[in-house]
Amino acid sequence: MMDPKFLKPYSPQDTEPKIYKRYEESGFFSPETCVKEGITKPDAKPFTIMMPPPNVTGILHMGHGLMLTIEDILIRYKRMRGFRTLWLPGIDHAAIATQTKVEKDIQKTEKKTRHDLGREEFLKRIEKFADESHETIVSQIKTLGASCDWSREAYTLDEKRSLAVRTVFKKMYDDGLIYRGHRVVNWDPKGQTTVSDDEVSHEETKGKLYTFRYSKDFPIPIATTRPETKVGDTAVAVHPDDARYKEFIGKEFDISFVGVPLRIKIIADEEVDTEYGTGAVGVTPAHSMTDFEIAKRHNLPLKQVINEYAKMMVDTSELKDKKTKEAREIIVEQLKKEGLLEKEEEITINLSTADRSGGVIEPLPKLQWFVAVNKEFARPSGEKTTLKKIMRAAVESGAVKIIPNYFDKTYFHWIDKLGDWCISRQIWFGHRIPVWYDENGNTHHPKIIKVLLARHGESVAHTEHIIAGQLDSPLSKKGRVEAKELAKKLENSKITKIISSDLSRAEETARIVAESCGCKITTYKELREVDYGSLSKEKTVEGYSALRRKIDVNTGESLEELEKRAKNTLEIIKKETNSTEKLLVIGHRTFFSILDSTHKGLSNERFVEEREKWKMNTTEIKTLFFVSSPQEKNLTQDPDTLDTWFSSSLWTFSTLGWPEETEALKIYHPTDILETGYEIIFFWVARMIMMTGYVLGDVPFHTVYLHGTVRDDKGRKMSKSLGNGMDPMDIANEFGADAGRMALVVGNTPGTDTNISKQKIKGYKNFANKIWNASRFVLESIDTVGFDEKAELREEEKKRIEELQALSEDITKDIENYRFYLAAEKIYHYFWHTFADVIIEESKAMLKEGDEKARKSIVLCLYTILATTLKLLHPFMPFVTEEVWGSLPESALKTRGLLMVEEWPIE
RNA sequence: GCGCGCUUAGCUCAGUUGGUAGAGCAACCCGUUUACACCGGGUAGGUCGGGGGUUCAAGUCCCUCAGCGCGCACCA
Repeated sequence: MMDPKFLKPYSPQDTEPKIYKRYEESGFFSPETCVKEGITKPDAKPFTIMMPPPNVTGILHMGHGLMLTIEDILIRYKRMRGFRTLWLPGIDHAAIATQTKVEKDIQKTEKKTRHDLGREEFLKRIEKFADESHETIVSQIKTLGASCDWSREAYTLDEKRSLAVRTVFKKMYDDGLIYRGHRVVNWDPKGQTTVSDDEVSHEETKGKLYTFRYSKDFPIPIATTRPETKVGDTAVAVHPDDARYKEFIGKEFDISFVGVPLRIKIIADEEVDTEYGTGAVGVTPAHSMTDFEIAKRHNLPLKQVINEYAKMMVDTSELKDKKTKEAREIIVEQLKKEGLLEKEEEITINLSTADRSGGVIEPLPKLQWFVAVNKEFARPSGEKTTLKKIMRAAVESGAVKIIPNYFDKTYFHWIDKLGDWCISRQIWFGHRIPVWYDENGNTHHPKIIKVLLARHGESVAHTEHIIAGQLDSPLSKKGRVEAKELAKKLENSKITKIISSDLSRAEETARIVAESCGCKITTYKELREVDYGSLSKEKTVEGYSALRRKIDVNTGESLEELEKRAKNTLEIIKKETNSTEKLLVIGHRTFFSILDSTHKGLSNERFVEEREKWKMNTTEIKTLFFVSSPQEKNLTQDPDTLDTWFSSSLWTFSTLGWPEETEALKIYHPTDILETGYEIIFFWVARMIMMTGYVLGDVPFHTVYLHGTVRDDKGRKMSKSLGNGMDPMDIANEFGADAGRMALVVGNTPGTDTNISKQKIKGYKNFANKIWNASRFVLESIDTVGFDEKAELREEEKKRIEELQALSEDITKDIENYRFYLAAEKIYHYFWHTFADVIIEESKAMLKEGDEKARKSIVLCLYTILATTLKLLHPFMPFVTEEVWGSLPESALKTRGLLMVEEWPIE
């Protein structure tokens, strides 16, 4: 019988949370569970999307809603098509944005600055904020129906990602691709940090161009928009062919400019435009990037006259400590008074501001860390390349395809102009630069150690299905064969040293391997298997791990003791690898899992859970990476942190466990699609391509799908000041997440901005109700006529099903070609205006008056169409379709129970 | 300055390899004989920004002009 819930209008509020909970309980968001449950074939092709991690700064906006919708459509579609589908979620620490937000909050509530709190306390506050923010964001993502694998959730600042960051930093440093240097950088006086070129916006504003002479006895007039910087001039550049100034080239003048003594050299440089201004440029090496370049070419001294607070550093009573703006006025006044000002013109100039803080950028000379994008380096193959070439080649070769493709040009254009990437920030929140300095200013780096782990071969106890633990059970015959196999596998690994558990099964294995690679063995009792106490010698139980049993029975080593032993072992391993040793560790499965958990920084409460996830076969080799801070005395770590995009740029592989050679990395990388907004193509997309190309010699993804900005119904950007923002949570509450998703995706073409209105969303809420009621009609018909799966279809019904088949193919093609806007519209249109308005309407008469055969045929046809359209609609509107699916007659539901893992209508 | 995109019905936008225009919303008229008023049936509405070209055929390709939006760069 039809569920009476259909007698009421559809209620997304009651349905959606319930369905999501069922999804989470099913475990089907995890591809591994799908394989285990027989939903996905073990050899199925993988399909992977790494979720662009939302910033931990606050709550989600409509743009996130769009991102989640498009990605969920792709993921659900691929899952239904039988792919091994992974959608990995995560959160970004968003260094500057988050720090600024928390700083403001603290300033507001406590009237304190971060310096009042101190680095440690301030970071604690940020972490607390980030934790809360994280919780909100996760629950919001769930509300929107995202079917992502929460068991793999990553954070750009967690232990694993931190290891990836430090590993890459060191590798790039060793390759000469990361360097520390004195450069004129974009300084944000408001945010008190440097920012990269990409974080600076240029805005046209009115300004003045002043033409003047430094002093009466100086022969060449110059023009500038920033007279206050001119007290830092060390040269005047003219074009080498400029007849007006030729005679002065090479001469030096000692003059006094507004009371400041200057030594100005006249130099010739091709870059000077004779047409502009006076054809002579006052060169200010310390406060202009181009002048800095000129100064380098001509070996000019650099004279800093503006400080970090955008205040003057010169020693005259009029100018000292004055803000740049005031200094400008003072200088212009003085020039006028002395009759040195020749001209004052109104022009438009570009004002550079920092994206995040809005502060006016002050170019300052600073010692910072950079990524060299033009420097040649050798790949492992010996081939020479540069980071820029890697970025360019990925798209040029078609290895990475950008949708829409016209963004290729924007991408290449950006690469052409790209300079070295300043990656150090003077903020506290983020990955601290992994470099230490000693008293003499020498740099020291953490050591990245790669250690191989291998299990002993099968033991006699194993053969007998007995828990061995710290019992001494020798290798079985099979175990010795396995040890030899392991030795073979390690032949090319250049092992120089083996440490092993002192239990005989491990030691025997170690000896066999040592013989083949000719290296020494040291045994440690710290490496022994877990002590299972009274459980030793007992039979193993399938699906009930010895570790869990040990806890349940409360016998043997406690988790605290295990944690302590694991920590000691990690120290031993570090010590054993302190030179150039390549270390192999032979030990035991469960203790290795505990070692791994401890290494990841997990608390001992998670040992059991992690052990049950931990898989390690005999002869399998795992890797363990360590980053150890330099041990020398009196070292100070660099106080700066890394640009947040540095960690983001490793996202596709750091999320899969790199630098460990994980199984997941082999299966899911390169990922398939990167779906994100076009505004971060440079910040993120390009840098992921660069870093992945550098680290893995591969692309991070084969397709980039760029979506546009979500705007209000008048096409305006949503903003706080306009008050036209929409909260996706409000939308979900008022209309349902399904309706919000449809409204976001219909009419949304890649790369183009979309407008959204409550009216549009309401239309799709009505559509959800339409689905509900059409389903009710079909279920009622089944109730009255009965459902015969094998009923013979009449020609009329056959034709309708064929038509739907054609539509299914059409929609499939649209999704495959990333035309979600078309697919969504087509299925919407078919459901409402063909299925409901025509097919159902026309069936009514026959259902009443037709003969048995006709009625049976019609009911089967209605059911088939409903089931098929629910499948086609599911990626777009997961909740309502799932809810209806659950009410279809049991006899009709073939297998899986959840629509989410049903098969797509097209093969 | 360089580059990119947009300009199609009142509004928001589709129109995939060229075959003489579509959707949603809004408007107007009619309808309540139970799946749904969160509804049904129907009507009206566009010389596809202007100009030129290629073609049997152009919203679709080429050139050009204009308006709007965006990105990058920048001469002090």
